[in-house]
Amino acid sequence: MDRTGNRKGVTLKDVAAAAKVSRATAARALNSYGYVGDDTAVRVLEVADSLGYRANRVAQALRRGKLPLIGFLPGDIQNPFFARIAHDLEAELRKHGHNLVIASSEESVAQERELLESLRSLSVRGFILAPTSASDNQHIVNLAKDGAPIVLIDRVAENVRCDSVVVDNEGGAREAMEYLIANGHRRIALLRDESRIFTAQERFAGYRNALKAHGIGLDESLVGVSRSTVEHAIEATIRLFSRRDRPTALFTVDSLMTQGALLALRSMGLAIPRDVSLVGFDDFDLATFTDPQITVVAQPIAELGPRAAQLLIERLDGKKVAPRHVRFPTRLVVRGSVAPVAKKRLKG
Amino acid sequence: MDRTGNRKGVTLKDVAAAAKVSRATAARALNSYGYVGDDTAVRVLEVADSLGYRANRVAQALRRGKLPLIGFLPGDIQNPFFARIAHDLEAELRKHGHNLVIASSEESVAQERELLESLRSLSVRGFILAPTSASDNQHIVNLAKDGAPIVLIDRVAENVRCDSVVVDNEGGAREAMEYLIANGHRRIALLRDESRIFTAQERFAGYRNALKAHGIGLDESLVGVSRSTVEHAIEATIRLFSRRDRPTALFTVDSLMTQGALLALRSMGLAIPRDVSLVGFDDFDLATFTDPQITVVAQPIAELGPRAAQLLIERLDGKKVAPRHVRFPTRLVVRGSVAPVAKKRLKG
DNA sequence: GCCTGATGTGAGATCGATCTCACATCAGGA
DNA sequence: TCCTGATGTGAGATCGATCTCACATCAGGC
Repeated sequence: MDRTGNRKGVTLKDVAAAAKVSRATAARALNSYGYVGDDTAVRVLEVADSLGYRANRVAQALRRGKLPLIGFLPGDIQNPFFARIAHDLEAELRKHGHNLVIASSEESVAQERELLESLRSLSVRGFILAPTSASDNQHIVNLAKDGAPIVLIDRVAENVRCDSVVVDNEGGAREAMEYLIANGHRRIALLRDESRIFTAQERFAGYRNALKAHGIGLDESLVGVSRSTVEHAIEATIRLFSRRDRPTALFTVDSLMTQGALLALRSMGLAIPRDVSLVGFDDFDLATFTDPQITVVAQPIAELGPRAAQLLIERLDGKKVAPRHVRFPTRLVVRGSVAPVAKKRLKG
Repeated sequence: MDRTGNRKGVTLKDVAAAAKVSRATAARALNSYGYVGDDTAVRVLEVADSLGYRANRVAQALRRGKLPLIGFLPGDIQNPFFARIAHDLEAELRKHGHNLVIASSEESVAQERELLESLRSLSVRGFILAPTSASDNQHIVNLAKDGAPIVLIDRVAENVRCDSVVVDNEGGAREAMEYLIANGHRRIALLRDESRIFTAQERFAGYRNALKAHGIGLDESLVGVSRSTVEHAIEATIRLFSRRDRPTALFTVDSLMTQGALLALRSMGLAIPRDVSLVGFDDFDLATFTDPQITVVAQPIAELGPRAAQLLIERLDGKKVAPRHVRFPTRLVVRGSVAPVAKKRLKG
């Protein structure tokens, strides 16, 4: 009653029998190792081919200890940033015979922990992950201690000894802020995601450092926290700008938030950049379509995935070196969403 | 020399030994089946817990024949449409203890075939795929014949007996066209992806049928073909509109193309809807941000993934019924990107 | 007191590929 | 001719979990 999908039958044993050799010899012929007579080898290969034999990767994995799988745990696969990385990772890893198992942590530490456990028991060969918390990560520390190959991407986790690929979040954010400040802005709002997230911390640091460098006090009420989705960002933006002395500028920490901010500001009847100047972290396709076009801090996103894949592959190949930490620079792409602050609002 | 990542040691044998029972008894206690003494069961559970035992899913899979993995082959994971579906599938399947292996066919039949083979030898339990070709699909037919659980999503493949979840592409496209025609448009361009893709065929059919119903001849030169990326769509749009008697309206078959068209039209200095009216298939976040807001054919995207997952789970649970074909209706969301055609351009 | 069936438990087989080891066979050197 | 090493091949173990079967033990019914 359970012959559902078992027509996949051809095993090494079948091939061996049909070629009238032992399983050992068949295996030798198929994987070309050890001694095998030429005639025998050819015969086995022919038989295997005619029978449509394909090695069972699960059995191989049991023997070898690992499946040719790599686990990818992005914060959210729906974020175009991670979708792009997933795509690049998959393409790159495929070249090396690995498949990608994607499991989104949805920015929950508990879920991340659970998924990691689950993938571990699946014997995946390595992990590429964007830790949902920079500090609450004993599970990642343990994973690394157990020798699992890990590459952190987009975000770093404290105390975890492993390779990482990130961008210069602090510098990028600072550059964006410098630009706003140079345009006379003082009341600059920040829309960021939860503070346990590494990038949120670094970008917030850039925000703070830029303010400090210019002697501008940090006003906590100008910092909005939101989940990284368009919907949440809309609400958060409305909250930030529903006050009398509203900010003259807004810096958003990722493209989904930027889009949410865009929608929120328009719904509030605030024009960009006349009423509010805007700079977003992470570029997006329609940034050049909007009117005005949106000024952003662009990340070299096309390089992140491939580099992470490469680092992981090297580890899988046994490379033993100290953890490598790759940090790509960002680039401020000035478009039209920032205007000098209206003079009348400057005090003093 | 190979003790890289093998600290994962605790096996059933270890637990059994520590609890002073046989592997069989330990297994019974852990999986609660058969007869096990109460004391024994408790002891085994405690020991397993203290040792941090976690069943090796690969070994289980070898025994059972299948890994708790589902293969998902979208046309392109970077397309927000598929990214959303991937997210929903993953969340749904996780509830049933399955992980999702994502392998993007990148709209290549050869790659699709290869990935399918690769996932097959991985003994994944089922497949959810968006066939890259409606007709060139012997590999999928074979897969289905071999009894592999398959659910087609977004696209159907000819001659494949399996469940499917799609939307009413013809109807949606026709409705969009009817709307454009009702606004006086006659020279309506279509930007679609390659014709082997099921949705392209159906949406093209809707385009054709609407024209026919209104006695408007099909002008092949108004049909642009492009890969489904913003970049390719930009080029294709420019080609479509770089002619003297340019179309008065454009219908794009997916959101990436709509965005590409938006960028292309703006770069050509064509205003929407003054110079060109636009309707896109598939809604997107910024459709309400642009000025004017973009009229689209919305798909019930939130329902696609969960439904597909549900159908697949039922199959995995052994449900034996004829293939079920779910088709969701679409909805024309009228916003501001369509205007009545300028009178002067009407002839007669 | 003997038999039957319920209850517990363990030995060993199994899934499929791979690897170790032992055993052939054969050629060439001493 | 005998020995040695290169060459081929197969039997069986192994990876870890699970399942079948056989074997205990014990209670209650006759």
